[in-house]
Amino acid sequence: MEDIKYSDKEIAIFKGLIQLIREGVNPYSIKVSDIAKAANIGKGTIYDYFGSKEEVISKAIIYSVGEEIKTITDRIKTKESFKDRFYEVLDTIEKNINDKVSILSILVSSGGIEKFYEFLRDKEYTISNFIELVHLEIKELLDFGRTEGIITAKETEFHQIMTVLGVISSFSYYYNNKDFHKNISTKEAKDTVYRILLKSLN
Amino acid sequence: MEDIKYSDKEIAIFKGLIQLIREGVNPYSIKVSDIAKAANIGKGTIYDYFGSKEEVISKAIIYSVGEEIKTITDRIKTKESFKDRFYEVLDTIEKNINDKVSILSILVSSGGIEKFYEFLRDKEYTISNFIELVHLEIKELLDFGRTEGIITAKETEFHQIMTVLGVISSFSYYYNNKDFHKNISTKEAKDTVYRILLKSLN
Amino acid sequence: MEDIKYSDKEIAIFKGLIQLIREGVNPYSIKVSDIAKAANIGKGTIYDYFGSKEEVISKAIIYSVGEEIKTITDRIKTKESFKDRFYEVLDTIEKNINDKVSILSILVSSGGIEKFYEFLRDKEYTISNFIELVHLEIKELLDFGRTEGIITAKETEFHQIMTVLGVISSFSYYYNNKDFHKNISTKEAKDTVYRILLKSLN
Amino acid sequence: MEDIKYSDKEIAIFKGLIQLIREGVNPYSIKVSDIAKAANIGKGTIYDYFGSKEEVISKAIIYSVGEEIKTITDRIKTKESFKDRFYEVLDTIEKNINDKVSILSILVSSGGIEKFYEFLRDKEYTISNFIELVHLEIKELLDFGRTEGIITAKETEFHQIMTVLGVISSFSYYYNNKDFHKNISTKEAKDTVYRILLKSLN
DNA sequence: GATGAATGAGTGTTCATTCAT
DNA sequence: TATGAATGAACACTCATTCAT
Repeated sequence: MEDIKYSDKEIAIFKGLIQLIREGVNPYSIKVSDIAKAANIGKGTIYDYFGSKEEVISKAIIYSVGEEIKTITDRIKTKESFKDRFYEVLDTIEKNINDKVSILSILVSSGGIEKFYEFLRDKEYTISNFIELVHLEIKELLDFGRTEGIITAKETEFHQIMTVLGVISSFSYYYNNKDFHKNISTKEAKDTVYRILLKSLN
Repeated sequence: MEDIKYSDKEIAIFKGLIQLIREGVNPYSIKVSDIAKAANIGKGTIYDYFGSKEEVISKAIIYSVGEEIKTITDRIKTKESFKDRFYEVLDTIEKNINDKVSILSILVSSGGIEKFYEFLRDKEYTISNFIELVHLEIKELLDFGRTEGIITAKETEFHQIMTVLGVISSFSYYYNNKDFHKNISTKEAKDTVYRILLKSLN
Repeated sequence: MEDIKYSDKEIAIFKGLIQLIREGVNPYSIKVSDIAKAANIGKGTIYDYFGSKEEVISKAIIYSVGEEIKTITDRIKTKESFKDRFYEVLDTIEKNINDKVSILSILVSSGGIEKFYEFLRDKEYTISNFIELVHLEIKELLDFGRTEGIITAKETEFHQIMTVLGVISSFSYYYNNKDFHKNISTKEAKDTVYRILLKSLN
Repeated sequence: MEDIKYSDKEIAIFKGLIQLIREGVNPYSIKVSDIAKAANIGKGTIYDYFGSKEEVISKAIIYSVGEEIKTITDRIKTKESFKDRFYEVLDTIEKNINDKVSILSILVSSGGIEKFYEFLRDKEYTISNFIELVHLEIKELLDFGRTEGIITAKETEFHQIMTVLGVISSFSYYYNNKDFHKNISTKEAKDTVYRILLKSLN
């Protein structure tokens, strides 16, 4: 996955747009004038840097997800134990769950995002690269757990990865539908998925 | 969850529209004329039954998901063992994974669908009801497993539900990203998530 | 030259547009909304009948020139002598000289009109057909003169056609630049070019 | 007709623009950035010398036509006989016929050019001056013919001018529509119009 | 002087919605 | 009841013009 370099202006446009989406605006109803306003620039300037509205939004999503992965990776690295690292992931989900431009949304969207943003189907801007990155991170996390002696069973790598992705998904599902689990605190939910994780890996 | 009754014409409109989406058309680019054409009726007729394009699409999604749940429920009921029932769920996912109007897409979309179809936020058309239905189904499945003696551990109900949702999610993730798991057959993936399920529930 | 059939609505659009151009509006500054207003219809309706603004204007020009040729032909036919017919042509030029959509403008524009309306370069809408029609008319006029015994010399057909086109052009030049010929009345100009015509053809 | 003096930069802008038009670009689709690129200067520089795009194009046309007249006049002067001079005019038309900025296009466009470039209607930039110049040239040509004894008849000056303009027009018409006169060579066409000229003037 | 990045007014085109038939 | 022709509000995109450097 190569890092595409963007100019300051392009990044400013991305940031304004991402902000808009974070605020809950339906990405499909965003107007070019909204993007311009959010970035505090003229409408025409957008077209000096991008070929179409579609392109701005697509690239902004890619950019945002890339940034988010960097952030998560960095944050995880500050933790010293397998458990702390895993909880750090859950914490991050908790913070970003409402963020429609989050890596999580991308991962769990069942390939849906490409359906909506046809631009993302192009090789150059593919989100497939992110899947790979996430895989690498999960593998590193698992190595950490094995080194620590927390993961002992000789399950296949695939089994382990599926377990991690599964518990992450179910936690985010919980968080998205808290109303159905009013008697379960977030702390309990985290502990529960961690318990599932350990049982599956041992 | 009350069952809303639709007229034949309304259902015809839904079916044409759902068909369109299943064919891969970006729901956001569907025009009223497309819906009319797909349903083989005049454009104006749509407005005799619905108040807006938004409403047609939203209700069609609700309708489609409801139908899908009925189908899955019926199919599961034909199986006699816990394992067969669980595998039936995986089989269904396999068949519907590319279906953007599937219950799975709704469940895992992290609340995304409402972001896109504001209409779905209205109480009357809420998809929350489906979450409840799915919960009930999962509970029934778990009862089945306990009765059969396959689930023995005294984990909390929440733990069990989270496990089931987690493995379903990870399987659908696998299926969506098969390219990253070329050496894993679908059969192996199913066996793997079933193994995770058993380990977590025992 | 086949006659393209247009619907009433299309013709209404043409007429409004032609009217606009006749009023002196620069065709290149005409807006779709102007065309719609002139035809007393909604802007969108234009696009139900034509694919683009360019197409409307191009087809309107073709239509208008075709109609004009029909009119001139009919008017000429009402005259019984060679001289009367020729003067009828001059009279028509006099009336249409300010008309930017006139056949004359097309003929003398040195192929310019296609430069401006790229659409007119397409075979289907070519104005070449008109050149042919005009040729036929000129030939008929010359036959008439010969029958009458007014044209006696055995000049080539090409010589005769060039003469007719030449005097028509010079008369229209005169009429366009009357300011340079303040002492020459239109009657005198007509008589002069008729005299040139006779000298060249005899 | 006074000669307007232009700076080197202004002339460079004119030349680039004229070149563009000669290459067949629709004058109405030329962008300021195109003009700047063609002149190899910055876009802003154009506005240091002209008030608007309209002004650049209008003045460039005026300039170009003026230059062309100078060229023709000079070339004609190199010829010693009436016939040679007249044929020189035809030769020039032959060379410039495809040139949309040519004096010929202006003269025969039935006042059309002003319709398109409103700026040209202003007194200061009027093309009327050119009409006068052309008249003078034609008169000089006619004097030459009389002196030589080739023009003998006592036709009015108006008759003579109309004749010259007529044959020039018909020749340019021939050249523009060569496809309709495939069996007539350019040489024959020239001879034909010269013959018409002589018949009318004698 | 010269530039070109930035602007936003302006316009072609689309399409949800209406309503006469 | 059903239709689809007609509409015009809405919006993506362009490009003449400006102005800070």
